[in-house]
Amino acid sequence: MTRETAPRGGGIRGVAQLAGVSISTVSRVLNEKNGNARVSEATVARVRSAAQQLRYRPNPWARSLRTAQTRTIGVITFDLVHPFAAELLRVIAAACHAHDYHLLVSTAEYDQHETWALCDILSADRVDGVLLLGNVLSAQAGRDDMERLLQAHGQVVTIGDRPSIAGELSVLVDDEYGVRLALEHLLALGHRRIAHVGIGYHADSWEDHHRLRAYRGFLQAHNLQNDPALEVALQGSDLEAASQALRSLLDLAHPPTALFVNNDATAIIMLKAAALSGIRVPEALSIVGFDDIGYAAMCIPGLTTVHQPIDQMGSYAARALLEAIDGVRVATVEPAAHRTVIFAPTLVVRESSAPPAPTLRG
Amino acid sequence: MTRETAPRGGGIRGVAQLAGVSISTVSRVLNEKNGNARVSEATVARVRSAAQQLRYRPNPWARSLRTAQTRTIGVITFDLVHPFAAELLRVIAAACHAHDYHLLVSTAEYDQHETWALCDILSADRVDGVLLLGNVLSAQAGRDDMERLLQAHGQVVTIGDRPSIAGELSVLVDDEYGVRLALEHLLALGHRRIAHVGIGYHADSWEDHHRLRAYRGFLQAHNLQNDPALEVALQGSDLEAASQALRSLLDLAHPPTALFVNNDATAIIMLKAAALSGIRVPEALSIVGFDDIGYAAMCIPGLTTVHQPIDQMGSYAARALLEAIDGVRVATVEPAAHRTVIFAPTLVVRESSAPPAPTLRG
DNA sequence: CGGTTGCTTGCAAACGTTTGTTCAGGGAGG
DNA sequence: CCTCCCTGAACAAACGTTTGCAAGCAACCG
Repeated sequence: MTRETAPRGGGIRGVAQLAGVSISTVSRVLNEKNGNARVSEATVARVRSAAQQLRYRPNPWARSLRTAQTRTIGVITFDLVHPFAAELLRVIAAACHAHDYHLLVSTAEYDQHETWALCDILSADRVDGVLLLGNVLSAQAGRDDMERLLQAHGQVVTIGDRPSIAGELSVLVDDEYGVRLALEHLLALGHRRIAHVGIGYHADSWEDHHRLRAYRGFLQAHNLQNDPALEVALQGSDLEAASQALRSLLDLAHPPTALFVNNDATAIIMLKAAALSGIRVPEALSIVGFDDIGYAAMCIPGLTTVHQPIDQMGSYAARALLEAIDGVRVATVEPAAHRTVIFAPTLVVRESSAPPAPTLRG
Repeated sequence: MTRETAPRGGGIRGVAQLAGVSISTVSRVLNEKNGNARVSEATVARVRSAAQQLRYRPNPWARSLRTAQTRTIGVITFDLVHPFAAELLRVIAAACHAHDYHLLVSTAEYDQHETWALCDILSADRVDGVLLLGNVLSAQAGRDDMERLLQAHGQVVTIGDRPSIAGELSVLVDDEYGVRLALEHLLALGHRRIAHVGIGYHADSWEDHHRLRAYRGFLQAHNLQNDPALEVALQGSDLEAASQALRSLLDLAHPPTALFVNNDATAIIMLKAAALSGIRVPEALSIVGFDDIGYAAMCIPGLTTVHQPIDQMGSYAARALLEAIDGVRVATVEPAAHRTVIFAPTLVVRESSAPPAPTLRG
């Protein structure tokens, strides 16, 4: 019966009412970074107290609707389980969390079409920026998609894929240098027949292509024969495919004494395949990987591999994206046409590589 | 000068204008599931065409603001890199994608406080439901937090943690049964001194506690002595901690002939530690793990372990959450007080377990 | 003492949807 | 021919913010 004035406001309104000020004042108090607000000390205190008392949290949708910014970035990864992606994701999550950003994650499962479809969906959900992880975008195609994506969101960063093609920032490891490190190591140990094991079951992996090319280039530069029989591509990610590939190599008239495997996940499977076939690593066969994922150190034998500075790459990419997002709000900065940042890998020597066994056939 | 009628609407307005109808009609056409709309065929066609022509995408913030639903669920995981979490995340992502839901992901990094803090943040960002992955919530504490969380969002599901404590749905593996499978296997092989290796560096892991208790219970039930010296907890996730733990066990007067390791990630490190110490597995020492993560099959030797049906658990949890979200909109269903769903694990025998070596001391 | 300045605060208009209610028109039945 | 009902579509009110603009008010200077 004695219903006082207005009942109670839902969100900011309630705070305003309790503090005895208007909602615009509340908004100002809560948004203006501490200090430079154009509102008196006393009011600030009153509003703060009211907000705290009511446990007020601004409605993010209303805010986004008004300001056209979510504090969210979208991440599209080629895989969630692959340690390379997962480790990257971890440092990205940390960086975003530190800057009070949210992470909208989706997986493309190695499908390039899916990647672009997901970009489209993300585009509709208007994130502040997009982070693309993975070796699934092909270089030649997808340029239009990338341009469309850049149009839709201000900011796009790719990690571990291919160089920038349309103004997006691209963070890469120096594949060529990494391959050189691996092959020089094997060369120094005395290996002369070194096979290249890659991935055949994911079309359009730029990484795969590029590392193979670097391998060929290295052999050529060192006057070693470029034997096509030494280049194999796995037809699946399972043990069966690995065993088959291994057998095809070792059944050669001149079998390789060492394997350079494109990526650690595959290298570890090859290790297992070798063990099952009774091939002793590194005594009978050396294996060198690429990536240095966590399990590379836990293998038996420990995997000699090319270390990617995953943490640095991820943190750089995330920070660059966040800064670009904030920057673009201050002074519409136009992106340089092509931007690619390349990190140098290092070689980690463990137990899976050794000098070749003295050849028996002379 | 001859500026026609109104200039152009931003979103739905533009479509309405192009189709020559009002915005409410456009909204009806685009929202009403195909068929039962209360709008004529001709209008539907016109609107559809206009929307397509303009590549119209409804603004999700405006929609959420109005309807108080985002099509987003929040996932808080204890770790992003741990294969158990990552594999779970993959199937969750697949389920959500299939239902057109988005995934907001954050990591608590094994910190229980952080978990609840993240829930709070998510709570402010009003997701439609929350999925908690991991072994980081403690049983006794956190009940208030859980209730608060349930209050804030309608729906909460936890996976792989502890039984439901406040009405949330909890999806678990039957730890006790899993432990029994592992220990019965070792018992059948002839082992009598079986150590338990757990995690000591994450406080309040319910999983850790519970599996240890199951281990003790099993030994007791089988009239085996419950030697505290056989219960070790790793002080870190690195090789050093594992080696130290292994040494402490093998230096015992009556060393164990088998290790039951709480979780595969740790088991794999123990395997490595054994290899570095020159202990042959399984000849000199059997090791059995728990989880059956992907790398368990790729280890050398392959890890005998208790298989958790991760895919089934994740997919069940995700689907249950999504259905609960949709259901709650149809007919405010009150949740049963305690809800816990338990999946049965299975034993996967690989190469890391074998009969104990004939004892030399008689 | 009046005008100007500077500081605080309130008003109201967006932002782009969804949805209850109203309205116009047309066909059928009395 | 009038009335009633039914269908299809428009009107307008929310949803909870942010923010440009204006207004109140005191003090200060001339």
